[in-house]
Amino acid sequence: MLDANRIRVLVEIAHAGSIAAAAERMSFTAPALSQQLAKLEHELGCVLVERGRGGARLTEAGRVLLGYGERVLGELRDAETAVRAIAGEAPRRLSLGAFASAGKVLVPSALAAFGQAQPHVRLALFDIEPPDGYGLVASGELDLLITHRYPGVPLPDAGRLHREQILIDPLLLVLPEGHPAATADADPHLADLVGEEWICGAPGISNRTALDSAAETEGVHLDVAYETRDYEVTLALVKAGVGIGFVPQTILRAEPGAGWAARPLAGQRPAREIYVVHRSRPPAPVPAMVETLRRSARRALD
Amino acid sequence: MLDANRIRVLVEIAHAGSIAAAAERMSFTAPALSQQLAKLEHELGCVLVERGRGGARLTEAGRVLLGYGERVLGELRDAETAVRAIAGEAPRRLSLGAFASAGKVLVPSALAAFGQAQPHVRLALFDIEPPDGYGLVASGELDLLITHRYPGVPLPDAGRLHREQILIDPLLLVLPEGHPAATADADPHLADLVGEEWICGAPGISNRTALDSAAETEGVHLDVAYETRDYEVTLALVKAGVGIGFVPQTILRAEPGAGWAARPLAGQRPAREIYVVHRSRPPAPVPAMVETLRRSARRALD
DNA sequence: TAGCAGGCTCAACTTCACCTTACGCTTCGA
DNA sequence: TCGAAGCGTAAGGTGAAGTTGAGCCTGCTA
Repeated sequence: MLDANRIRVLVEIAHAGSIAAAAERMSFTAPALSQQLAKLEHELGCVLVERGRGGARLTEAGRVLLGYGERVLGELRDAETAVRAIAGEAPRRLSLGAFASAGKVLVPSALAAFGQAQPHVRLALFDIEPPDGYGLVASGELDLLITHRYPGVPLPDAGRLHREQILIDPLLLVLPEGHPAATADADPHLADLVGEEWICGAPGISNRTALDSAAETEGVHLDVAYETRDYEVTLALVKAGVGIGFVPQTILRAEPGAGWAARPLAGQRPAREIYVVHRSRPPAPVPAMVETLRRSARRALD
Repeated sequence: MLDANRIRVLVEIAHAGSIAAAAERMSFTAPALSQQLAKLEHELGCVLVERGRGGARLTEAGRVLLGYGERVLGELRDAETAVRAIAGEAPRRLSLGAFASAGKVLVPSALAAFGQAQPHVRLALFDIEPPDGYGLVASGELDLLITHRYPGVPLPDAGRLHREQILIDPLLLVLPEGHPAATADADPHLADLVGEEWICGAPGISNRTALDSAAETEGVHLDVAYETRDYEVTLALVKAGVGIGFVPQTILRAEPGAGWAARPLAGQRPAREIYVVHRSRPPAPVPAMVETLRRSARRALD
């Protein structure tokens, strides 16, 4: 039978990106992990990790084993909390991963409400940018993940994890106050905004993919002049009149409404979908937190 | 994190029924398992196993951990075979659990066909009487389980295992040749057979539960004069004229038809349902074997 | 009531697997 | 050409795990 500790070594190496970094996280030295990994590879008769300058990357066999290994570690963690729960010991920690803008808008109110309802549970919050984080949930490093999908971006395979949509967050066009499109009678089309300087994430960032796919649908090309993935920066730039952007409605709700105007796009109604992801039989505080997040999500749009 | 080897100790103890028997199976001595189990219990702060004369029984906490532990072990096994499959190493063994009468009728033809199609796969066959065997599948000790449900007997919770019905096997009344009910124009009711001496399993055996629940439905009481769970014995006794019984149609198909007569029961049409159970992502030969069994099941009734 | 057998546990000893330290190799960038 | 980052190998100490042997409890039996 494969050794669970060696599996854990593989999982940590995969998550950390290198043997040295994984050793650091596990409070071991690099040779220890190197030896364990070598034994695992020898036992299986195949290479699991490609070593190279700048870290370690998994081979196909390594990725397959990673998937199983994450589930094994998750089951082991859940087993422990489940048994302790039977013995009357309530879980005292819940770790939550969220993307940056959820961490600023959706999560704080939920955390506050949850902290009041269950003051004995310590909350650990991690910044996880989609599409990452599924493996961390599977392996139990995270109990709950808040992730999103922008239009044009595929949703990752959830494996045996449970995924639930908690919010559809419309993407609104944000313009400087006084911009012609802000005051026009009809909602603007993308085609009306081709000459603008756009503020958006760099290529590969979800909102950029969404903007590009919306533009492609309309058959136009947009000029992204300022690249930032931070919606607060986007809004500041819009207020400064340097360009226009696409911003989720929940972000705008939390922002003082001076210096900018928001309008829906005519035709397409792009929106980002927000999901929570957790294991199928999560530890006790997770369902409560999910319910809190659902409520928080409902309030985020009203 | 819980130690997977200690979890394995618990699972083996649960399956074997005692520390000594589990030690035997694992090729360890009893004190070794005792110590590992004690450490596991100490680590979790609760008793997992009630020790007593005649073996060991799990506590509630132990049963919960058993469920998780079986999944962990199953994942570890499947991980190994999946990685080896990528490395081009085909699995060479498939272990199959089946209840006795399936082992005599349904399985042999399937095993023969499978052995011809995949001669390199060694088959290991185990006698597992329902409702047992689910844990063995989960932990990977079995790759495939053939189990059944008789009317009136609840189907166990399959957890995360995949269960598929492959056959509905009608239960027919079996009478000595020349018995009045065998030659009557209409199918007999149970009420017509109250005075008979029945041949059936002991209380608690599935077919006895089925017979009792059928009798209860009709509001009659039947007299079981001969207790045997073996349908070949049942048939021999019927041929000898000492009583009547209920036998699945597939069993009768495989039996030379002299000395007895079979008829369906009027009103109720009791049947045993036959299922295959395996893990959700089973090793490679399992789907092929399931397909072989499906075909074998279809032929068993025609 | 004593003896016995099955099953679990305790204590001392031994072994071996794992981790650490120290050193060497390779690659990339300054 | 040097240095830094990352990985591998070798040698050595330590602790955990398994074995042996003895003891305890419980239920059966003579």
